[in-house]
Amino acid sequence: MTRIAAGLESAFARRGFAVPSVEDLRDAAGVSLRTLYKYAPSRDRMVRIALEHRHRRYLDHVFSDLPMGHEAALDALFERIGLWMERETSHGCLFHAAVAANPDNNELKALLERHKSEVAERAAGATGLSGRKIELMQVIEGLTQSWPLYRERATTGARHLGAALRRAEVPGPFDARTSSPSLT
Amino acid sequence: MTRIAAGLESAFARRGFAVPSVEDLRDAAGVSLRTLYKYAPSRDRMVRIALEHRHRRYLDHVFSDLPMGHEAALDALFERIGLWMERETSHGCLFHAAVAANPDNNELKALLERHKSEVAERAAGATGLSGRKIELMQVIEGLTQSWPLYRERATTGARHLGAALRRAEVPGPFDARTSSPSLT
DNA sequence: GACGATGTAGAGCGATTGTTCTACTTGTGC
DNA sequence: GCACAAGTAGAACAATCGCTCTACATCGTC
Repeated sequence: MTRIAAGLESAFARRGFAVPSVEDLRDAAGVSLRTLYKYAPSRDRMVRIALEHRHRRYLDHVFSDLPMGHEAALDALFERIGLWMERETSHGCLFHAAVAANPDNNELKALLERHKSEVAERAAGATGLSGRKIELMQVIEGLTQSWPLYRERATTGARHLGAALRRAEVPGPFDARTSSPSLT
Repeated sequence: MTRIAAGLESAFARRGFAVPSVEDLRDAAGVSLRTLYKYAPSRDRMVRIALEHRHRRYLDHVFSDLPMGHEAALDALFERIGLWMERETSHGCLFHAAVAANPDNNELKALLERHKSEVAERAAGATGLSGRKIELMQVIEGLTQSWPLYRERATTGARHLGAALRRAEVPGPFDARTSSPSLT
């Protein structure tokens, strides 16, 4: 079952949500058409199963064993996301892609929102930026979406933005040296 | 011709790139199938024509008559993008959506890159953030992509990030208000 | 007022789609 | 050794797709 989900995920990640036919998906899942339809009774369900699988893998990859310190966690977060982009996808966020391909599918929208809000929650918690959750999430989205164009420079850029955000978070004329003084 | 392009653009924006059939697109364009195929000899071309039209409209909406001052231009930029999101689309960037729906179409990728690089160029020029073009672009992407979830708060968040970026751009206790002295 | 370019309306084409169904094989517990 | 659940391979289905084509209407220009 998770093998099926993994196959579906990689097929959609590689070829998008519009192109692959159910027979393509069957090949990617490595099972027969009948078994595929048993676990995913429609193509829509195949999409959802793939996204749920990706959601779990993404959270694992990005958030497991982050450094404890807020500053280190922030840097590591962007590093991990950059690595994810490099390894797992050549374009932007798969959840946005799924919704964009099928804008009036409400189940997909719900999946997207659940994914994003969980990422936001955990990112804010790990970096101590709970008061700037929206801005943090925007940096993450910016990194994810701009990675195909800028590659590693996107990771560096996100780190700069993250550092600037941290500095803005705890303002004051004499900041106690805590964070990064100058932009990598 | 531009009426056809406008119709195609709005059809793809409303329903995504996978769903609408050529007959749907014909209805949206308001011409006959034959005329449609005369100006757009394949469905792929219809997509490209729609994107080119959107590119022009986006640049017009976002960059025409921006305030002269760098700081005011930065704020106005985010304001305009937020307004664009509210009026023109309920989900993220249409160019990313097109590429995501059809990841191995190289013409689409080229169109996406051209669009983004022109936006980056003009945004950096108008705001005096040429030395932080990647970061600025990431804030724009973050705003665009997170708008469906956060609505107006996304605009506010982008403004915060923009302000933090400006502050980081001209460091030092007494900044002489110029532009980017350090860190190309 | 005739003419060619340009438009509309819509039937028709082969190919492909998502989904279902039949017929056969395999593994496991009693 | 046998029944039963769960698998494979792939034929078959109606529906829909992108695209082409025919037949007819409308227009501006000489």
